[in-house]
Amino acid sequence: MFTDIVLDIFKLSGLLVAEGDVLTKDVGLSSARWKVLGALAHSDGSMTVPQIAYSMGQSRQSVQRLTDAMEGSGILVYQDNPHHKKAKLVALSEKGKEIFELLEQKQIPWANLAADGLNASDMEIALSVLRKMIQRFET
Amino acid sequence: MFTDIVLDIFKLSGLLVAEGDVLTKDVGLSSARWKVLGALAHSDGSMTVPQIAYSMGQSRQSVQRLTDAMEGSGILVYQDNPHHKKAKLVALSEKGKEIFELLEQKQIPWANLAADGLNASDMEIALSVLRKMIQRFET
DNA sequence: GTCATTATGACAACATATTGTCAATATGTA
DNA sequence: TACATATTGACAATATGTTGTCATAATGAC
Repeated sequence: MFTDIVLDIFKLSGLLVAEGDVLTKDVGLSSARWKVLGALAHSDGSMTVPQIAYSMGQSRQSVQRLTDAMEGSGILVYQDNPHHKKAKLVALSEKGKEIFELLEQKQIPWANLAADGLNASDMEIALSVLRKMIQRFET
Repeated sequence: MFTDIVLDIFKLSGLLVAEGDVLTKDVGLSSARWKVLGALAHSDGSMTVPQIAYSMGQSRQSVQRLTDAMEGSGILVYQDNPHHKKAKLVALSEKGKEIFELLEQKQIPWANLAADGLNASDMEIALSVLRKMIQRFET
């Protein structure tokens, strides 16, 4: 059963990336870049690249490339980090905040539609299982 | 909450790919290629490339490239499809079967360790939620 | 303070995945 | 059958992600 869950996570991940790409197309983003915005919004505003990568379960290099591109297009800004000379803090620009809020407005009805018919307590249980699995594989 | 589930699925997918890459390294495979073997094993032995792609929630072109590479390394074989002149049937070669069984032997203890401490009925509920989400996004 | 170890950004090579296009093959409908 | 439509493989461009290496900065042990 655990293996079935793993396979379904792979499959869902692919399907959800496709969904996210559609939702973000209008604003010139992608699922991958949206996830970076989400990670930053989930934190207290700014994180270093390695912190974002850890929170996303990805390599720091892949996130670095995304943030560099998004900084180049004015969605993110690099801020000096008082605690570290090399590791800049990544934060949303004004433009980034606007785009993120736009996406949230599109995402809410999408999530409601997608979650329709799913039992809330079942979803809570599913979430707790996913969280435990993440803990198990996080370094 | 639905959004949290989505973000955790993305994160877990990344972590699980890394796990799979470690497990498959010895036999010269990768998570991506292992998933193709798994899809074939789950079916009745042979499927066309588009069928595999659909079952994996991915584009047929990405799967085509994987199967071409795996056919080249002797893990898969293309068989004539009596129902279709262009769309060959993809099947595991003897070598592919051996490797897949090897991987299963490595995967079983891994899954048991990873699932340790997870409540079985919770896992069933989680699986049902994932299945419903897949149905929602499958074309 | 010194020195070994670790963390970080830059860069590159490669694997994986999506999208798009085109020609050949199927399929469904009149 | 004939024809419009859909499916499929081949090919290419691009985005995403991992791994590896190197130089610089930070950290911890002494």
